[in-house]
Amino acid sequence: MRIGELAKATGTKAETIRYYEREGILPAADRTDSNYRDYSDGHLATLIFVRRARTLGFTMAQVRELLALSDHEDKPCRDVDQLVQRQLGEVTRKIADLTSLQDELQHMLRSCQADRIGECRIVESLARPLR
Amino acid sequence: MRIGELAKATGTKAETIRYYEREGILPAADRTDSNYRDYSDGHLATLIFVRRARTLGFTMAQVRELLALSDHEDKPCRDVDQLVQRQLGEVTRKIADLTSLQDELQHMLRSCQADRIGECRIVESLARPLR
DNA sequence: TATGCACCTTGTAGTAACTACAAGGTCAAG
DNA sequence: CTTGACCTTGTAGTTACTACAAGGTGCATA
Repeated sequence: MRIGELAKATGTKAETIRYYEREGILPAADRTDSNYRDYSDGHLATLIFVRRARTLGFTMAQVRELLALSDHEDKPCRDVDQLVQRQLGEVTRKIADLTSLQDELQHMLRSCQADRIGECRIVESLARPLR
Repeated sequence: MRIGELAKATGTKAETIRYYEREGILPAADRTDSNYRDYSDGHLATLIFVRRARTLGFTMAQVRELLALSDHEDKPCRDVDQLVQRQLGEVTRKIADLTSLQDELQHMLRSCQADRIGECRIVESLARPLR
C-alpha cells in the first residue's frame, strides 16, 4: 500500500510517517518502480502500535524499546527480562491510575443522571495514592 | 509550602510549576511577605493530578477540561455529562489498550522465565483491534 | 494531450509542553 | 556576611510532530 492509504488507515499524516522512517521508528518501505513507498501489513501493524503507544503516554524512546522486544529472538533472555519488567511496572501503574479516574468519572455520571450534584473527587482520584 | 518543597514532593521542576501557573493550569499561589509562592495541600493535589494525567497521555487541554469538572457545582448537569462521557470513553479505550499490552508483557516474562523463547506478539497486542 | 492529483525530495519554520540558561535582584539561615 | 533558595524577564533548546514551499516525477482521466 502507498503512503496515502497507510495514512488514511491509521489516521496519521503522510509527513509523520516519513518522519518516523527518518527516525528509525518505522522501517523503510520498499519502493515501487516509480519510487513510491510501498508498505506491507507489517508496516501497518507497527504504525498502529506506535500511534497507540504514543497516545498512551509512552515516549518515542520507550516505543523504540518496546519495538525492540519484537525481535528479541537473538538477545539473551536476561536482558529482555529486565526491560519487560520495567515496562510492565509502568503499564500496571498507568492502568491503576486510569481505573481510578474511570471510577470517578462513572461516579460523576451516576450522580448527574440522578440530578444530584455530588461532590467531585476527580482530582483526588489521581492524587490520592501519594506514590 | 514553598516552590522547592512542592517541586521535590511531586518530582516537578520549579520552572515547570511556574509555567503551569502562567498557563492557568495551576491556580496562583498565595505569596509570603517576601513574595515567595506559598502552596497549599490543594495545590499539591492538583499538581499531582496534572502530572499523572500528563503521563497518561492527556493533553494540557484535556487536563484543563478534567480540572474544570472539579468545580462543576455551578454548571448545568447536562453540559458536564457530555464532557464526562467523552473523557470516560477515552479512559476506557486506554485501559483496554494497556491491559492488552500488559497481557503480552506478562506472557513474554513467563516464556522468558521458562527459558523458552516464544514468539513475540507485542506489536499485535496493540495493533490487533483495528479500531 | 493536458490537467490534476498523489507522490518524491530538501529545507525551513511553527506548535505543544516543557527544560535550561542568564542576568539582576531579594530574603533568610548558619 | 556569605550561601542558597527564591523572585522576575527573557531567550533558547528539546521532543514529537505538523505545515509549508519549491521543484520534480508518475499516472489516471477528460
